[in-house]
Amino acid sequence: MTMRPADLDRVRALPLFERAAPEVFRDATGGAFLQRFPAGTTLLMEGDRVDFLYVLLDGAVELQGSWKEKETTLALLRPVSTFVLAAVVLDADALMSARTLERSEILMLSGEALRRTMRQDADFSFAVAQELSGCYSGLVRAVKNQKLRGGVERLANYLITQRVRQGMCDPIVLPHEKRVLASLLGMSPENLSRAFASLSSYGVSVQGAEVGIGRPEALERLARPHPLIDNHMPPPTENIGKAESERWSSQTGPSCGSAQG
Amino acid sequence: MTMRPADLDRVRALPLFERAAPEVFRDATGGAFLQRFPAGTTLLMEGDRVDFLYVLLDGAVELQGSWKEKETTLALLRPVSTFVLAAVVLDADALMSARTLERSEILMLSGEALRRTMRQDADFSFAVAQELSGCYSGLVRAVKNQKLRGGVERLANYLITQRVRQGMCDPIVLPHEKRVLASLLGMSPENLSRAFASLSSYGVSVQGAEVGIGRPEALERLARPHPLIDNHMPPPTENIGKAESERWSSQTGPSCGSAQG
DNA sequence: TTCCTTGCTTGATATTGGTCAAGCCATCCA
DNA sequence: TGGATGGCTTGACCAATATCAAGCAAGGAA
Repeated sequence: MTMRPADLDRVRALPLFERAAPEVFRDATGGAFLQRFPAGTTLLMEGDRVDFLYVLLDGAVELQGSWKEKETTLALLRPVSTFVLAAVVLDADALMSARTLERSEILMLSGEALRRTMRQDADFSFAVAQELSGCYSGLVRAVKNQKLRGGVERLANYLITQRVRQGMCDPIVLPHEKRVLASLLGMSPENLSRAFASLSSYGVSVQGAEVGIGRPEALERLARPHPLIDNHMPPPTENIGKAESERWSSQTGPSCGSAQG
Repeated sequence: MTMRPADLDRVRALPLFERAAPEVFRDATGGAFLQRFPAGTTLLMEGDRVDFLYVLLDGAVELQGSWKEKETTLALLRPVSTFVLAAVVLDADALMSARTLERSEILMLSGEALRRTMRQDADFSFAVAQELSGCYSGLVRAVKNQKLRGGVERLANYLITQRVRQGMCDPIVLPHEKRVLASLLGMSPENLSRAFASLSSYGVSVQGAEVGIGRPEALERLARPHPLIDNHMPPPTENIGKAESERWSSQTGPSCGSAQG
């Protein structure tokens, strides 16, 4: 259950802690512990009290919301990502469930310790506020994506985003099961299939998880990606937190799949 | 252009400043100015650099996003509300446009001064983080509302929320034009009409802006409001900020229209 | 008043997306 | 190797929503 030094470094590199003084980092991570979960584990249910800030170090987790036996995916996370920060800051209940999609390594930081550290260190509080602002912006993008675009357009933009993130390679490889992707994009799995099929006339070819982008220009003409909806974060050279990524997007250009995944 | 003392008190009462020390409040509001705008004024365009935190003191403003000559309403604000806080914290571009729906009085606080104050005062930074967490939670609710419910269900829940906010009175009065409400609920104005019509079998009767809730139980059975989607904030006794309202919701019970309006 | 304008409603129709059912094709396991 | 399983796809159908067009009603201006 103890952390490897390398894991600690990866947490240290999060934008949340990047500029924190050593003692601040020590306070904030005091009592933290690392835990391994098999695929399909529910880490947190909607409505549960949130006692920890979660840091995904390895694997994949899905954040989902539900109503009346319907479920929808709100975000798909890959390392290194934090989640449920807002609930921790408010010391409130979770608004979404979290479950692992693969075997995952997750660091759990005491919410209590984080709040205490925030009250003691203005710079750390500021970093938290920045991270929250980034998360907020990401959600604004998601709402615009959902309300302004149709299913095929959302898929097209998702593919363009993935292409950017995977370093403009071709084919790209879908990082998650199609049914999960469908839920993220707000459509049924059947409809996702049909959406892929209808993109074939724009050069898109699907072979399992591999998706060929035959004619990127044609796809872009359909997708019309926009910097204020899609966050075309630069390829993953270093870990970039939500706040960083949002600040980047405000300076530079184009865009990418609204919902991270 | 100068502020009335009463206005200053109302800003002081915002959760953002409620617990701030006098000198912190002075620093944060240094160089602030009050401005009056006629109805229909665009305060901020998507993509504009954000230099101020806006505080709506009187009137009404709409936050909207757009793509490909389509527009959608992301939030409807009534006094006293702040907006574009996230962009101010990140010193980034606005992701949404803001326009007045009525003649409005708006206080503009220097973003620069706010960030400086945050870095100097941990408690203030913490308050900003709490407010941002509340805004974030509100957006999570909005996404769930949009992705999990159909149009009629969104309208039904909106009406129930309004009933709670307006002190369980009957009839309630719609606080905005129906076309704006339609955009907030993510449907066409025509469809909003039909949605109202289809609610008549649940006791809902419309007379201009007045909406009678004939059989609340029947409407609730259809709407199935849920505390993790709808924020049934208690009636407006005092000004309650987003963070407060979210903390309230985590302790107490039922729920209300996800998107504020 | 009378004429506009504007917001709202209603009907007809088209498009989009969801549901149900069947079938395919891998993978995993016995 | 056979047989299950799970994920994906496809087709047929149905429900939800958008769009287009017309008409209505209230409010403002001449």
